[in-house]
Amino acid sequence: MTADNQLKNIIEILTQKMEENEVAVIESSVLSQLTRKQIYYLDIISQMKNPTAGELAKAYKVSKPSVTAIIEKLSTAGYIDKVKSDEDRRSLHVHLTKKGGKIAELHDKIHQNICDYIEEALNKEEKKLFGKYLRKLAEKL
Amino acid sequence: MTADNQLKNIIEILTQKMEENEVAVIESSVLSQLTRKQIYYLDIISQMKNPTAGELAKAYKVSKPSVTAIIEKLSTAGYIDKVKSDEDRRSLHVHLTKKGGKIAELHDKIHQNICDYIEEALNKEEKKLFGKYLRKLAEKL
DNA sequence: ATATTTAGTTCTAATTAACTAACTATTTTG
DNA sequence: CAAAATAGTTAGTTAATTAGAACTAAATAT
Repeated sequence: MTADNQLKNIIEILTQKMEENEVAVIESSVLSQLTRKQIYYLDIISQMKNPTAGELAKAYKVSKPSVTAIIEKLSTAGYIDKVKSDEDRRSLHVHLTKKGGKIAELHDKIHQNICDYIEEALNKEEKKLFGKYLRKLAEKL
Repeated sequence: MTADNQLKNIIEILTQKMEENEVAVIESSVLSQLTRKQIYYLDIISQMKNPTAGELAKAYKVSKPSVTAIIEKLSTAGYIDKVKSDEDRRSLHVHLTKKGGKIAELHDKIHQNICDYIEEALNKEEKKLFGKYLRKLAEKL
C-alpha cells in the first residue's frame, strides 16, 4: 500500500468513526427525540441568530410552506419561539428557547468529543502541530 | 479563546467543509441520481462483500420488508444483482454490478479529495506527521 | 415425516417531507 | 390612497420510506 493510500484509508476510517460518534451522541440523549433534520434546523437557527421564516427557507432551500411546517413542529415541541417582528409585522423571527439552545449545545458535544479524543491520543507538542496542520487544511478545503 | 476552543472551532469548520465536499461530489456526478441512502447502501454492500438481505437489514437496522424494497430499487436501476445462494436457497446475496462498483469508487473520491487537499496544504514532512497523528487519533476514536 | 424455524416477499397502512396554488395581513410604491 | 409586492399560512396533493401481518419456500430438528 502506498503512503497516499494509507492516508486515504485512515481518512475513511476517521470519517466513518466520526459519523458513528455523531450517531452515538444523538442516540444517547434528548437528541434522539428529534430527527436529524430537526437537529440540523436548530443548528442553522442557532447560527443565524433569530432568522425569519423566509431566511430559513432560503438557507435551507425549501419552500415557505415547508418552513412553516418545520417551525410549527419545533415550536410545538418547545424548541423554538415564534416572534412577530416589530419592524415588519408580516415577518416572523425564530428564536431558540432554552430547551432549543441546549440541543444546539449538545450537538456541539459531537465536536467536543473529537477534541477529547485528540487530547487522549496526542501529547501537548503533537497537539499543537496537529492543530496547526488542521488549520492549514481548513484553509485549503 | 482558549487553545481547546480553537481546536474545537477548527474541527467544526472542517466537519462542515467535509460535509460540503461530500455534497458537492454527489451533486456533480452520477451520484446525484441516487439518494444519500442509496449511496450509503452501495457502500455498505461494497464493504460487506455480497451480504444477504438479512445481513443488510441487521447492519442497517431496518425491517426485512424495507430491505426488500431497497434491494428491488437498486437492482432495477442496475447497481446490484440479486443472487440466490447455492448453500441456502432461501438466501439472497447482493452483489454490486460493474455500475454499482463504480458508484462505490466514486464515493471513494470524497476521501480522495480530502487527501488532495492535504497534499496541497502540507509539505512532505508535515504530511508525514499529520498522518501519524491521524492514525493515533483513529486508534482512540 | 412432520413440525418448527428461517429468509425473504407481498400487501397494506401510517408517516413524513416536500411541493403548488390560493389565501390573509402587512408594507411599499406610484 | 390605491395598487403592487412581500411574509407567512392554509389546503390539498404527491412521492418516498418504513413497518407489521400474513404469506411462500426452504432448511433444520425431533
